[in-house]
Amino acid sequence: MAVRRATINDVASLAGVSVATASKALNGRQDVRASTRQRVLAAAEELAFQPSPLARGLLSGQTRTVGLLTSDSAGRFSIPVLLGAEDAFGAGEMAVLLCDARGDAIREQHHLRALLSRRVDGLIVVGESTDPRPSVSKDLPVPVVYAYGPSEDPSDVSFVPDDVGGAMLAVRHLLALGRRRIAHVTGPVDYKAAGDRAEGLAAALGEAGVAQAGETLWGTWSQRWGRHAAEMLLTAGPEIDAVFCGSDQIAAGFVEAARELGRRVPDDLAVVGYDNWEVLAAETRPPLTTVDPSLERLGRTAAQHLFAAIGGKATPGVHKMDCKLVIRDSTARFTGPRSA
Amino acid sequence: MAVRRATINDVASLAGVSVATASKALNGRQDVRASTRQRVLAAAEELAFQPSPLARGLLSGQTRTVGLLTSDSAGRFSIPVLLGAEDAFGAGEMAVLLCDARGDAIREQHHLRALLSRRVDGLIVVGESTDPRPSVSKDLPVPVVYAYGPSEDPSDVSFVPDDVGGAMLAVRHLLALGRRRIAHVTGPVDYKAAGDRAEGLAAALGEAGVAQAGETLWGTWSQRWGRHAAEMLLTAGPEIDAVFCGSDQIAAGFVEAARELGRRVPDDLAVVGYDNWEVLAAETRPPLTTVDPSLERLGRTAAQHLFAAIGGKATPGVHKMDCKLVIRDSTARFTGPRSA
DNA sequence: CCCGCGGACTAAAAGGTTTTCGGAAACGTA
DNA sequence: TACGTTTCCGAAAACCTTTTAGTCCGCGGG
Repeated sequence: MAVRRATINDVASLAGVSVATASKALNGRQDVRASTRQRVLAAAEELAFQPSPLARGLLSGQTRTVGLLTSDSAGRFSIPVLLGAEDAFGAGEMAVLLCDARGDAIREQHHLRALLSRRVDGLIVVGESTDPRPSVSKDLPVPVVYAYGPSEDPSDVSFVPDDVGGAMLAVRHLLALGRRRIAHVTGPVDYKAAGDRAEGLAAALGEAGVAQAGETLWGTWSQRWGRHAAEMLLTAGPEIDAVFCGSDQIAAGFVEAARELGRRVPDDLAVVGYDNWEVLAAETRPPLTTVDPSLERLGRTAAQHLFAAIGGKATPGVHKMDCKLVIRDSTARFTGPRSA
Repeated sequence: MAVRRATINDVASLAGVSVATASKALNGRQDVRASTRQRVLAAAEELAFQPSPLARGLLSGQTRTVGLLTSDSAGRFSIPVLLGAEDAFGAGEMAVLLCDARGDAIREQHHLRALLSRRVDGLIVVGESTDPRPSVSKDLPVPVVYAYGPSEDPSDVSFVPDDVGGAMLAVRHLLALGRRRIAHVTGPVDYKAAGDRAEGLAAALGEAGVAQAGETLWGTWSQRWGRHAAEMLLTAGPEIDAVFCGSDQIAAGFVEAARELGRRVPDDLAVVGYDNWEVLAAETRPPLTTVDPSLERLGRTAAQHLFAAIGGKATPGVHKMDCKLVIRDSTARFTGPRSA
């Protein structure tokens, strides 16, 4: 292990030039004769020279590092965002310092301070839900972008999935398949995500002049609630030929219970989920058609904008990102009641 | 945003001392009069002084940063390990640079180089399975520990869950509940995790003098396979009163299919899973008894050992970490065939 | 009175890189 | 020869902190 690392001094003396010239040659600047540049490059190669980011950062005042602050311990949302950010930064040689506050405001403050004392160039804050969260950016010396969960302060930069639009995608799909009696089972009424998706449903139904089948059923984001809702809806509820679920967990529970109650999915009943959580959506019987909030793209975009903000050009406000519909086997054209 | 940050120079001149004295006062060293120290501390407070980690690192040659290199895009294993590492480092003011290679060796090399050029003090490599993976540590200037997936090179430091022991825990639990006809459904035969768990099963059965019910059924780590295996086993297979599944995914599929086939879990049939993947294990009907590989603890331990290795004291070899059994409702005392 | 000593403090160096500015050489022009 | 212009290279400063090697002063002992 660990022989001393080569410095630009070693490179310079091996090439027989000054460090200034070596630096210029390595950084591709003018004022260096081609032959000299060759010698320096060869020397650097031989010594496996890599410039120290500390010395470099000391000068420029930049660490080429951003902090990613999350509260989503399961990584459900922060991992895709991280991947997207890595994509965006990878080329630019940025690195991501990941901190998980585990939903604890104290811990978040602690991590925030630690990141700042490390002189990160910027910060990405990933929320655990799409509900606006307190801004963290007041008087911070670095730019911040919020991903998934927006900041309460509209002068911050936030990127959130367009849940209204995503829901419209799902419902238009159901309508296009000939479904007309569409129910809605979703999460807690005080979640913005649930509200937005219900709003999208209403909008899509409205533009087609179709009425929703029954009231929206608000519950929890769990499989358990999906099953429970299915039992209520399919035994005593309104006649339905499709259900739009507020999450894949709910949808997974719903299709399972629907099967047990003898409904054929998708023939008798089409089901759409939300989130495209692969482990769930692809493993149900049948696999779920669902709305994909494109979190990786969201992360990529957030990172690009953070990058721009570090460069000085911020674009404040809440940016809504398109979702996309992933069609699997839980939806199909309606063939009429009791067909086959 | 961003007024210029205070340096130790500003603090020193505000306090009316030299930078050397200021440094000593701030770092709690001797040779500073108490009254002087007070003045310096007050000045630092007033200017919100925070020492630059770059300048400090330049001197000490340490960045107080470790890299966490993973290939597990879903974060299933790396997230708990990350959390544990954060725990272990949090006190010591280390930070974690997270890189995801997405199973691509080229990308892994790229990230490795990037991390090294950033002068991380150490590296944690998280595997995507418990199968040994090629060592990355040859001629690296920093210590490396492997977590979850061990290195092929026994002179490296690796921390892996004790799958044999974990399986024994599960099977002893079934035996203690009075189950005697225990089947085993697990993942691909070429996965070390599957092999180890089967070995643990055999060991636990052996020590009780009980024979396994039927052959081990090797398949994939999917719910689909769990369902399929349940159908085979429960319609045409040997008489069984318990099944030990190689993963929670398999177990989830198994209990679902078992229910549909009219078996009562846990009364007629006890089911144990593996991994304690909460989203799955806690949401099945009934919730799964399962083996928890304590990944967070594993991450914490790995981080502690990395810390020690950075300090100079390495403890090479593969370290097996105990698992623990999480008992939920899918197992209960056997009440005899067709009771109730 | 001188010496030595210990306490409190400071000047300066070190760490690695980039950048600015000045200098030297080479060449062309008057 | 004197002078201006390029072209290429090097010396040194700057970034910020810690550490080393002093310096200065007062005081007690000889």
